[in-house]
Amino acid sequence: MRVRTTDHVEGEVSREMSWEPTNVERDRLEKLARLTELGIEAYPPRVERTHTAAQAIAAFEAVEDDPEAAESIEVTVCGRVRRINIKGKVAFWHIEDGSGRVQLMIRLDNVGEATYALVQDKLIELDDFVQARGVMMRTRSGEVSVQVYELRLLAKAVSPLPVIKEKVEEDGTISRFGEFSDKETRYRQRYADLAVNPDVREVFRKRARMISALRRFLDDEGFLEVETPILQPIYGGAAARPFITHHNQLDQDLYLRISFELYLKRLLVGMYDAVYEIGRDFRNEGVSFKHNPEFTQIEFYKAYIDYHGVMDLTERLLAFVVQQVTGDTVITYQGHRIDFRPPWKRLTLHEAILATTGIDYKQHPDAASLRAAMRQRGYQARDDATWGKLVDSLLGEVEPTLIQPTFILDYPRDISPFAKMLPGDPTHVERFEFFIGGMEMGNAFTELNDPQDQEARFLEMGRLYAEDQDEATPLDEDYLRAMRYGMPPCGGWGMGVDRLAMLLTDQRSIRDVLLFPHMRDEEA
RNA sequence: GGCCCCGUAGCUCAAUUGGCAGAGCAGUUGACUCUUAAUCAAUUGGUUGGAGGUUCGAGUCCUCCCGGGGUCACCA
Repeated sequence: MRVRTTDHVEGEVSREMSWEPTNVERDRLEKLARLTELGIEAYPPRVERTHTAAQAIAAFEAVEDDPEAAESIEVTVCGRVRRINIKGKVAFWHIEDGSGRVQLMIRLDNVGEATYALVQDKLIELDDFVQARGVMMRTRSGEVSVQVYELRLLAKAVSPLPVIKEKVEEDGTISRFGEFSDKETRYRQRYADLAVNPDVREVFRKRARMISALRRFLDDEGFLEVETPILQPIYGGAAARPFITHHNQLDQDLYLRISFELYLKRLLVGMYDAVYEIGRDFRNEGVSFKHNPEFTQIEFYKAYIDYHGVMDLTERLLAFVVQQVTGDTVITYQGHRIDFRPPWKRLTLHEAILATTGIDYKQHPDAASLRAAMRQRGYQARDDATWGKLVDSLLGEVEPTLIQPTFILDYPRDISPFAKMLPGDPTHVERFEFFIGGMEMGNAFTELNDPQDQEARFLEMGRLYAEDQDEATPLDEDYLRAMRYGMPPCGGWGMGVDRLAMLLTDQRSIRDVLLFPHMRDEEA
């Protein structure tokens, strides 16, 4: 009994649609109509499953030496059809679920003519989801398979996934024939990317393990995980342009947060000794291989430690996370062997810049002098940059050279409005950034807890950035009010979670560790 | 935002100095009851990202636009 194309399906296909199907999609829609005509539900609500693909294979292999026991392993498996080989009156399929793949051997004699017609005529085809009941067996050529007695369609795929064929080599490695590599389509249709590229799925599993390990470490260290507002009446804690939004009913402009800093420190006033938050920050700036408009940040604040204590925590935290995710404290990133074992290299910003650029910025204590020195050595220096900004741009020359985990410490005061002054040096503060793989990973300081000094810094920043209103650091009066109640001495720390994910998964672009990276509108 | 590169079938890619838009995979039809990148035979499929221009003739050259990648600027 064969199911053949009939005329009446035309009406089904030509009904009003919001999209333009390709020829292959038209073909699949016709098959969908024919299934409906046969009384077969293409999207049934109920499913049965006794084994994952991996469990079915394991259950068989465990008892394979005993023929009677092996024949009695009955399973119902579900998954997406990934390979079809119809060989006359027997068909071999591979179906895939979250655990992996298992082969189905579907024989006309075992499933009956009606079901086999669906297989032979490919009314059920590549990329559809199916449920199969049968007994486990090993084929003559050696593959553990399900000898199928019942086959059901679970979900019809109207659009075909990109075609990638796989071959398992003798040594167990997998060769792929065909690929889905167009970056734009992969990012825009991440679901298709994940469906056909298992290594992409693995990247995001690693990312999840990484975030889980970050939490575990901080929880075990006695930190309290908290959540603070994303919609904020005043943004702050970093120098970045914010996204602005509006609450209609309250008629109130709000900003999407650019950091968690100021809210987390309020909590230390409230007598939590140690808090952290993992969440999304939003910065209205350019996108690049290491910048996305929204990105995941982790920050912690701990009372009764200074930035030396924070460096110690950083080394232990990162070594732990890398160990948890990869099983080792050494990773390979873009061909570089990177070792996270403490202690990491520590050098002052002044030393680092002097060593890389030959510029001793302490010999140039004002913007004009430093700018001249930079230009003399061939570095760009903007006319409108402050002295602190110029120093920071020199750090940009150092950054790519910092492959091994490195702390760079003691930053200019005027680009660090929330850090405590370095004793004996009013021009510098107790702040460090740490770098790995040539990227800035995070930022930390001995937190400023003197409300009058903090107020002065806010006012100073307002003056320094007056010309660039976009980046002005607004004065947060409520934050100052909190600080006036008394804030314990504390160390604070923040890290770009996406960038750590890049390191641990050896990805060169932040877009490859974001499931749905930001893209422009698809159509004008 | 500046500069450079790219955009051809569902996917991956060809197309000579500007000269008939092609291949593999998938799809369709047929053969095959232990295959596995199955194989064999036949076959469908295109507004070459979009709009203009040059030319007898444009995938190819020019201009603009859209999208992507890279890089610089920006990003405490």
